[in-house]
Amino acid sequence: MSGSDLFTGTLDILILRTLEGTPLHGYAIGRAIRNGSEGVLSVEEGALYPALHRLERKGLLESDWGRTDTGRRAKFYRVTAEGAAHLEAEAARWSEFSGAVAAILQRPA
Amino acid sequence: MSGSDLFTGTLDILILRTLEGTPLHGYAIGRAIRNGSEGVLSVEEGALYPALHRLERKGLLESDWGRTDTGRRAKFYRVTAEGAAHLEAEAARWSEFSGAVAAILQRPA
DNA sequence: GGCGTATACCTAGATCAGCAAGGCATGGGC
DNA sequence: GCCCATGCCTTGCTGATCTAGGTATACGCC
Repeated sequence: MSGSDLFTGTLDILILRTLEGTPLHGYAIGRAIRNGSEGVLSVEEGALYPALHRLERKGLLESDWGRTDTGRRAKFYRVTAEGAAHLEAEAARWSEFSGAVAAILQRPA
Repeated sequence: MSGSDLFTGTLDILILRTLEGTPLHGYAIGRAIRNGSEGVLSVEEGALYPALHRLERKGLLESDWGRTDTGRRAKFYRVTAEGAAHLEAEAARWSEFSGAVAAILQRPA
């Protein structure tokens, strides 16, 4: 895993969270994650698009082709009910997990 | 990734942190991580031993065969100087990363 | 008109971490 | 004597991510 990589497994919840309440197209999702993390998290397209297809295949996302503000063709994704439930569960799991990691990393030597 | 899995990429730093200042053998490392996280993080042996070998191959760990308190044969690992430096860098990266994820997950909808 | 850049989508191939599921050996408790 | 916990290991698999490409279109600029 080189310098700026994501830690595996978080991309799905980042996507779902980003889309919650705000349908966006793929390219915009990548931008939103990058901006929302002040550049710390950068999602490669080669990870993003497969992830979107995976989430749609699992029924956690739905999509429709549409037009952006600037008139471009783009596929807009939105979170399904199942996706929202999944996000809630996974976010809780992430929270528990990252807390446990922090506990070990910060434990007094 | 099923229910209790680790998020990929954290195992190395958990191991290094656990060994910092306290040489341990593999089996005990697994126990220490499980206990130190109050059972949240459980390291499968099929992940742990390959990780130890990987870290040793990279020069981040060194090992010697010895005896446990109970007289069993066991391989004791300790962190090299390079390993300590690696841990410091990766722990900082983890901290930055998990903070960024938290920022997105907790952002008001 | 033509050109470059940002936008917007996609895929194939390779890598690599972790899991599942085994196996082997030994020491201690009953 | 027997089982369980300890302690080490490996093989095969899955699956997420990166690398590194490819395609097409809108817009600004000259």
